[in-house]
Amino acid sequence: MDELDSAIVRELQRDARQSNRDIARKVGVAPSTCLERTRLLRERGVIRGYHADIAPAALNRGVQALVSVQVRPLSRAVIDAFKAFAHGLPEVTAVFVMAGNDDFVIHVGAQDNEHLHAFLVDRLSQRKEIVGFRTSIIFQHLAKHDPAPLPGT
Amino acid sequence: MDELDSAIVRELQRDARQSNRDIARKVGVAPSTCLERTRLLRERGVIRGYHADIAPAALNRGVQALVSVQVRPLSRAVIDAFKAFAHGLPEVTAVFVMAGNDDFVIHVGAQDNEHLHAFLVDRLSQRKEIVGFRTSIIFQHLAKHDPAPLPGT
DNA sequence: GATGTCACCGAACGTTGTTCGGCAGAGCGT
DNA sequence: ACGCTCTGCCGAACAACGTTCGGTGACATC
Repeated sequence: MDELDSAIVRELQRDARQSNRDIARKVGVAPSTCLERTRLLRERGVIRGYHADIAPAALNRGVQALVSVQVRPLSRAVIDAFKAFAHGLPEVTAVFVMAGNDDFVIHVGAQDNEHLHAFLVDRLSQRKEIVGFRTSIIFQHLAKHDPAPLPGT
Repeated sequence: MDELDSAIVRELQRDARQSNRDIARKVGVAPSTCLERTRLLRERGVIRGYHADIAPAALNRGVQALVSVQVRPLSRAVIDAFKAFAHGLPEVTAVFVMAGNDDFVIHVGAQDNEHLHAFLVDRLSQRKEIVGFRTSIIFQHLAKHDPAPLPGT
């Protein structure tokens, strides 16, 4: 993970669909070198994938929420089961397994408030391991798609 | 946003770096048609960008947390200012503006617990508009990078 | 039934991805 | 110092690709 790798990663974070030649030119190496570096970054698991960022409304997810969930008992079996359940629901776009008051925070998207409510009542609250959950509507979601590497120690 | 558009979007969510010809073959149209559709999806704002998904540890973000923040007064000026402030911090990877008890939830990544603590104490708690915040460590973060479109009404 | 419109196709051309042989420099043991 | 190996990089070559453009068929309108 030297300076060249970082520069390639930065470019791919910024725009994952630009050509290898463009990236090579920007970071100052030959296309073949850049391609090999990219392949290695992928192989080493530094690059986990390339994904299009889609407007939520286009996927019928105009309303988004964060749902904090507490489950009991706090056994591995229950936690893993709920995690898999939540991740499998189509409305769920992310599952956070947490330390602290809440055991999970799940990021949910639905067409409108009505569908969100239906999801909470019909899907989520059916699970018997849930002892409580709290839903907060998201007004805005500023995501940083190209987070810079933090300085090491 | 017909069936063909959805299929193209699905492929680009799954792997944004596959060739236009591959996508065209998978969705069953000519490459030129696929390219034109993709261009229009981009132009209409359905596709917002293409980004590489990078392992947090490679960016010195081995420890992640969600921080719930309350600010006062709840004026537009204060909200916008804090939002811009939070989004500008390098440790912050996402800012959620919320309805409910918390005004913001910010997604933070740091090298380790010590750096996370330093961030909270030195950066966040400096802001005078903050009247309280609560930090929860993230154990796991299962993200769905290819959320399916939800059925419309 | 003639006309206009629209989405799609397929061919063509310049550009790109990908592979491979070779070269230069670093590190190392003698 | 010398030769050796290893590693990372380069540049050329060929197959594959992106991108443009004229043409074609389907469909709606009048």
